[in-house]
Amino acid sequence: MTTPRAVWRAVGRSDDDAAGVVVVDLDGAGEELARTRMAVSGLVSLMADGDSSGAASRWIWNDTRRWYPAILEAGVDVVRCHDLRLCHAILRSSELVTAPEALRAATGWDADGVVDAASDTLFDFDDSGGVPDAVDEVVAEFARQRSAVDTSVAPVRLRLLLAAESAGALVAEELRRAGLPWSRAAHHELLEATLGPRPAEGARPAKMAALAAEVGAALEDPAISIDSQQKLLRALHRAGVLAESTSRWELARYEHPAIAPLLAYKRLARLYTANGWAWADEWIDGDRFRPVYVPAGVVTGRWASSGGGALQIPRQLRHAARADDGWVLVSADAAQLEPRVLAGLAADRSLAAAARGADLYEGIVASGAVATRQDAKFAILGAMYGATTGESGRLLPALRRAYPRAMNHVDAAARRGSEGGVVSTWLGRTAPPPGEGWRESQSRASEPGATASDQARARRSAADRGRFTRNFVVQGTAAEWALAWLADLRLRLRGYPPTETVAHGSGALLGRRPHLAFFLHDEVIVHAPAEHADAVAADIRAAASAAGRLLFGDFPIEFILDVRVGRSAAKDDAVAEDSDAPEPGALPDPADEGDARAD
DNA sequence: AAGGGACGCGCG
DNA sequence: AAAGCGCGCGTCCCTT
Repeated sequence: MTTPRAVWRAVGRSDDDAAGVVVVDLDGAGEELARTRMAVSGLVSLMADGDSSGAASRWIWNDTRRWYPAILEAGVDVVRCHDLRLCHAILRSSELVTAPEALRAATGWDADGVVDAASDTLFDFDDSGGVPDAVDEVVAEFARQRSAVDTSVAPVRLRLLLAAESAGALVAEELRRAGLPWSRAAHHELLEATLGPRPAEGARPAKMAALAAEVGAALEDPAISIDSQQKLLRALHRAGVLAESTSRWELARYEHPAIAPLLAYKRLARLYTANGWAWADEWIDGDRFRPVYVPAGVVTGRWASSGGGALQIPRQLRHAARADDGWVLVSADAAQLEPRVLAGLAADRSLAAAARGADLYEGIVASGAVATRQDAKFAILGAMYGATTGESGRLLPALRRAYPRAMNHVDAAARRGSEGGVVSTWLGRTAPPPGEGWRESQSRASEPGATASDQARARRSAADRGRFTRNFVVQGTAAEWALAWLADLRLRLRGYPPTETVAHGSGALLGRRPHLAFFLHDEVIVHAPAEHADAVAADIRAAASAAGRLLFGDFPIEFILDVRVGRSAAKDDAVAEDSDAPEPGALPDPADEGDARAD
């Protein structure tokens, strides 16, 4: 008989000493084996020590955001963890959990407390808004979660989901620490070529001012307030442009000399206000862009971001993401991730067959379901988003005939949602139930005195919710695939030997190796020494295959990646290893943007 | 003066 | 040309 190996270690704050950290060793059944008090330096060296199973442990803690930044600062990265806050959120509402009562009754774990991102000291134990961190509560919550998983209807799936979610929590902090390598010079060159020189405080960039004057002249309103939708709309009406809004796609329908400069102005204004000099001053830290990632910040399980607009970096600005000297950026995005996920989710072998080639939409055309690639694309998007009208809606019957399993899956999710029910992703993340207002509006519509507008409102909100749940199962499962991809890739990259030695924030000298630098729903960017570029590209592909197998086992659905290697992360910079030439100043024609994405 | 809603637009 | 899902953020403008 051997003693059970203590591979679970709970980390929490010591009750009797605010400057202490307690590590509790648990066996596989969650029984407490030993309890050790140690200072942070001890915790860090234990984590780094593979011989005493520190590196092999799965560390359990209340909130990755609370502990991990300081551990990274000390020069150690954790291999695996269990993030109680994120896992609690999944388990308390998962349909697959049959006994959620204990979790729901546990106090404090639903707090969506904001951890001060600027504070990276481990000894800052200000509890305001955070989840509990006393070690007894950490251990108790872990026990509740294990029990909830063990008694669930699908423990294997939930364990996978919790592991992936927790790995994502580690990745989010590592990404924030590493940052995306960013060339301020390239960024400023783009801004100057597009907008003109940086204007004085309060002034418009020269090219914006010129376009505004052009619009004013064309509308015979030289003092036009071009940034005010209401005033602009009135001026347009006076000039005979009877648009209902000032949105780009609507204005584009009108023929008037003011339209072209106005649309050009809007594009420039967007760049100036969202990603101009002020944005760079605030968000570019030396030569890194460090967005704040928020794992599970979206109900579907996708990540959100807070500050910096990490989810909105315009495509032309990616030229400014620039690898360090001797390094490259390996960028990869999953082609048509959501329809491929839908094929796996619904076990639709016909759709999986269409996905076998690099282009799923061409595969659908080849199957004879629709006539053109564009038709296939709009039909699929309509199926996943719940289109009812227009070309997209018209194509759905053909899609239903060709791929009944996939279509039944999303149609059933929509039906459940519109009836007030909940739906779940493949691994068991469950959509929130409808709110009080939604239920009231539904019941009001079925009462005797209901007016026509009561009924219309209820029908509309039922349909709205149906589209939400329809999309939830696909978007949420795609987010699970992406987490599994990230988690697997992260471990592969940890396997590279550290190469060059660089000064670390703590004063230590640390090796650097290939690392994740950016993540956005279905794409990753890895920053790697140039000599490892090909190996890293292969790792990214291997991780995608592994993620597919983790979720869907032997089901024959392929996850195809578009992988590029370059100094910059721009999609048209692949293989341009030595291209330091400034980009042409002109922005791409927005009319082309709809087709710029591969999916 | 501060805050929230509407709008518009960037991303997937 | 299609307009259906999920986000964050800057601006204007109205309310408190």
